[in-house]
Amino acid sequence: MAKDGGGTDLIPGLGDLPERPADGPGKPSQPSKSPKSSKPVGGAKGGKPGKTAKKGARRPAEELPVARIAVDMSLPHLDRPFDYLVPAELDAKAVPGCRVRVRFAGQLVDGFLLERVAESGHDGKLLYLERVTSSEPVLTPEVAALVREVADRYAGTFADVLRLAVPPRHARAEAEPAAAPGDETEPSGDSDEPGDSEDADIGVWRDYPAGASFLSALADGRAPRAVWTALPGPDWTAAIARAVAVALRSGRGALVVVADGRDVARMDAALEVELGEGLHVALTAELGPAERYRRWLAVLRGSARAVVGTRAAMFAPVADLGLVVLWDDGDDVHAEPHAPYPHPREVLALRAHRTGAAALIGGYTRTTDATQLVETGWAHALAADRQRVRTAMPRVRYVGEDAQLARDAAARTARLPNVAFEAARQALQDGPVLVQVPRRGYVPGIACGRCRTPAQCAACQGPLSLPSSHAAPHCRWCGRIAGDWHCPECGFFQVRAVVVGAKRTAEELGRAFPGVPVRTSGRDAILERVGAERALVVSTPGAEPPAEDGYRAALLLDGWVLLGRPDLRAGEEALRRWMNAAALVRPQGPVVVAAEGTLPAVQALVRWDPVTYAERELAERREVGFPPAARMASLTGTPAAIRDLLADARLPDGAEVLGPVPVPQAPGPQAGAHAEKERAREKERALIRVPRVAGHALARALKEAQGVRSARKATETVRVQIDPLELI
DNA sequence: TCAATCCGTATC
DNA sequence: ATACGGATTGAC
Repeated sequence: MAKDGGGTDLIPGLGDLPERPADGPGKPSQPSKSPKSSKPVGGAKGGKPGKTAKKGARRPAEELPVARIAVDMSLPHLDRPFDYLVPAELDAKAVPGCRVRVRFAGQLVDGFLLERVAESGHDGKLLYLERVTSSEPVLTPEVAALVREVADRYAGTFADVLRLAVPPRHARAEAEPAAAPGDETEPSGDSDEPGDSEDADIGVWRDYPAGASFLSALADGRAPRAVWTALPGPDWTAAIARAVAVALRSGRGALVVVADGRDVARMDAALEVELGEGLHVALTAELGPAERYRRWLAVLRGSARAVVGTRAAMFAPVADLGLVVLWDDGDDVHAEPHAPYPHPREVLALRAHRTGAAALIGGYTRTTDATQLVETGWAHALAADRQRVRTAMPRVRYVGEDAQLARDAAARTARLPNVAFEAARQALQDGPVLVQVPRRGYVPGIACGRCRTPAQCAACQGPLSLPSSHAAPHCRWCGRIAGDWHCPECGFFQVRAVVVGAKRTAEELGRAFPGVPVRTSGRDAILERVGAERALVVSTPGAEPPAEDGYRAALLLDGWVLLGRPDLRAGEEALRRWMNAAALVRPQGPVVVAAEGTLPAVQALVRWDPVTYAERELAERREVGFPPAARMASLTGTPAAIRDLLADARLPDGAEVLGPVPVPQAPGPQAGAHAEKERAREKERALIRVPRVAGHALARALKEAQGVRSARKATETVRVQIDPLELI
């Protein structure tokens, strides 16, 4: 329909994603493609039902007596299904996907029944299932296949990924009648707007030239994939909700993953507007186990067709998945902290790929990773045109180092550059002003007042800090007072605060703007939102509350701290944090960032052009062979363990081992006497780098080597992480 | 030559 | 963890 039809349509066969199973689009494949035992095996004498049933005279079920079980064991060398006999009396209960209990290596362990088959490929004797914990088929074929794929992709085990994918059972919630969020509403969807006509209102998507074609492909049951650069402002939830509604109207389900509980709540509200009640659920960690399981079951049982949640929701068993959405994929809270550390961007991409679902990866900014998806042709770029961006973006100015130092001399108490002070003063006359401060806390660290070399303890190299503005600096590790500090680089003897936290900034701002209420939002006290009345809202990155009608201005303080982090992604991440804050400012509103205007990230902010920035950044990474242009794995463990693992691993061609180097372990305050002994046990980290195409081979090699080690019962484990977030 | 024991390996 | 098989050892 839309003239730009090809704009967002699916492009098959891309980059380094694994081949689709040969079945048609949209059909989840069976989980039966397990490595070994797919061959029928003729002489399965031992596996045949026989007279082995002595105790209790157990007999195998008549039909499909063999159950393939994924046992809950995370040992890499045992990461495959095991066959058991289904006793006749459990025949009806032992359904594919259900939880079971089996005897494994002498002990009772939990497991999931993957499938029932006629014969086993195993030619030893089979044990019987001990019991069926519950007949609820909690592991769907689609999710089982996804879990296997994710485990392989991340060199992890099926069991580990399964723990992330299927929540713990809650018997009472399971016993409740399948009610939960309403069954009453029918497909619906047209709550306020007529939705079905060919020229349906595409809502806020009309801001995007390719928006109409994305939605119509979705409506047609196809699988468009887009990396979406959202306009600044609050409309992103409405946009996603509309896409979800379209997916539902095409008869399919939808899954939305966002960074935190606040975004879940916002997204949930937008879905409510779009879908009414009863068709969607929110899944977050904050719900108790019972409610969490209840909602998850509503998804499994199909009464909820759309899901919004934080990272764990990426595995939600949405039936007939038609759309996956990830918002703000650069936010590091997306990173799963449990082994094997799968990332939602990757998991959702795999999932979209496997099920033939559409994918929408969006944010105000563009990660290099998402850019990679565009450049390999897996997804299309979806953005507003330049003119529309200009009407929506804030007016950004920067204040560089020189201006800041001048300000320091002039007004030491107010930490504001003059430009920022003026912008705030004016804006405060009729509304709220956002102030972003890099980290919370009260003077976390100090540095040389002239050259900014971080100040370290002479005795233990720990970071120095200033407990109060009058006291001498002291070491945060060993407590030693460093009254005679001087800079090892330039000899200067005065220190300055490296990061002034939100709390102190709030105090200072209160003094600078008497009579204006100052509110703070930070990790342990996050404001949900603020009104339209005048206020200074001091926030750490990621905790910024939206303001009614938008902020009148924003100040992004201490930008050089974000940019100065010793991290490959420092620039990308600084830009993301700035834009996420600045996107809360009204169109054309003033934003002042305290950073050098010559820096690419600052220029990208001023021009509101994250795409070009990300493209250039990716090109540079490609040049030097860093992620996401290359694939990396990190190995963390004792030097000996790492050496062993590397010796066992048959790394793919072109693999490059960097390090190992000692990992800076946060030493406790009582370093010193113990330090010597700890040193021997100290962990190291090695990085392995391979060309992107070898990513799969790298994961396989590491998994295999881990398997060899675990089979040998190596005690010292090595933590393997594919695509580690922290690199340098 | 056989049985008790040790060690390594698989775990349906 | 425990169970099993094959190798090893020691007494006859």
